[in-house]
Amino acid sequence: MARKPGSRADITGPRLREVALRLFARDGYAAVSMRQIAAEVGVQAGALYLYTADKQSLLFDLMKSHMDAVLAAWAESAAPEGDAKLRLEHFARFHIRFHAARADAVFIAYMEMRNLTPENFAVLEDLRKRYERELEAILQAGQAEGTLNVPDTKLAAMALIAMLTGVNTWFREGGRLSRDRVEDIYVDMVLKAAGAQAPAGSGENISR
Amino acid sequence: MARKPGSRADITGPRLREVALRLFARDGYAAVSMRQIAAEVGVQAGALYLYTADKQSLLFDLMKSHMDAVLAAWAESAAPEGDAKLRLEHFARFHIRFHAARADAVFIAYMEMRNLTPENFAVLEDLRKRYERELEAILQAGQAEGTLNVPDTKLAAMALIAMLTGVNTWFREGGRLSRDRVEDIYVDMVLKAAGAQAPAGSGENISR
DNA sequence: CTATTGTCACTGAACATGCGTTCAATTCAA
DNA sequence: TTGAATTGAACGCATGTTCAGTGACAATAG
Repeated sequence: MARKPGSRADITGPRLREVALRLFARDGYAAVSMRQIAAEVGVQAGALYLYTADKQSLLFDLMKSHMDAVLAAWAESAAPEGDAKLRLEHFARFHIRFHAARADAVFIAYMEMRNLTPENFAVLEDLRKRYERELEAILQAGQAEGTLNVPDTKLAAMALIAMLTGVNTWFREGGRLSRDRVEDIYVDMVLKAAGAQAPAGSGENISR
Repeated sequence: MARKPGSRADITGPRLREVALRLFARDGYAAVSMRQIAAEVGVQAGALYLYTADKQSLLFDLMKSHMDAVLAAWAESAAPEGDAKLRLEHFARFHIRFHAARADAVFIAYMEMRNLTPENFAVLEDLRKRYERELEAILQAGQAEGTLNVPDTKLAAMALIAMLTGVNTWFREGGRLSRDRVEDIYVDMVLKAAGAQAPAGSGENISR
């Protein structure tokens, strides 16, 4: 046998990426073999090398695509007119929603950094920092305005992102809390942690 | 050659665990071979099997020892008399200090869960949840007292721990901020996120 | 203080298996 | 009929683990 019936490059290519994303997220880059990926794609291992230079590039492409998508989506998301507190809420909601919709990619982006070559690592770290700086800029503006109060904007940015990204480690659709409810609670905690004054009328508790 | 001069079981055993902890943390469980570990211990790979049944047990033992140590240290740490807000601060400081002192073990405990067999996974998840419940109990008490204000104690416990543990991903001794300063800032954010009223006299900012 | 013994700690080779990757051959789609 | 998509075998190497063999040490005997 050689070429298979129904084989098409514009199908196998994307499928490779889908499968690799899912398997890397589930079992980890090092624990997934090219033969496993090929089996799920429905192809022999050799055929994968028509679509990726090697395993490392496959990982890097997945991670870079994800980070590019995050930054692009953030840039396109309509930043609300208003004070930094409003923009912080916008950021928190954006972050939770975007990341909830791509749990696998997020997981890989956080877990597999150490499996990148130094060059690839540097590229992705730069993108990650760029995203962090978006949040930091909001915190700085809030500090200047007086609508937020954080002792150290750099540190707070990392702390808040760690908290927000943590949602992904436990949230599963259909659990005790709805996705919207979880989002509201996290937003509430983020705003409080950043020293925002309680919004008018929200009182001491948020309810739904 | 056979037995080496100066060889002693009470030295090689602990060394194996030290080396494995460091290498697993640096490169990941799957990426570290028994031969690599053996080389750093200063021994041939076969000798490791005098000290561990297999690679999986080695990982599990390291992770379980860590979680046992966390829970034991927390149980022994003198819980302060006082309201939940005070106890939350105590928890936050305990967590940051204990985890900062064992960065490698913490990293492994978070990253390598998926490399455990289902049975070992269950054991460790149980220990992790036990620790989470310690924090949750404080939050519940605070909610009842009125000294804290969290919309959902279970969720808040996970969120706060994610934030606190995030310190380990970036903090390095000798950086821009001292360990104590970082601790203070995180404690400030944790208390705020949990809806604690500002401590008398602390005003809007913490300074040092 | 020396000789002898037994066990302890370790070596080094071997085993079967799996890995990432390459490539000539082959078959299907256009 | 041509070129694209894929196979399947092969490469060299690394993996976790086992085990017979052996040198080094501790305890004992003389």
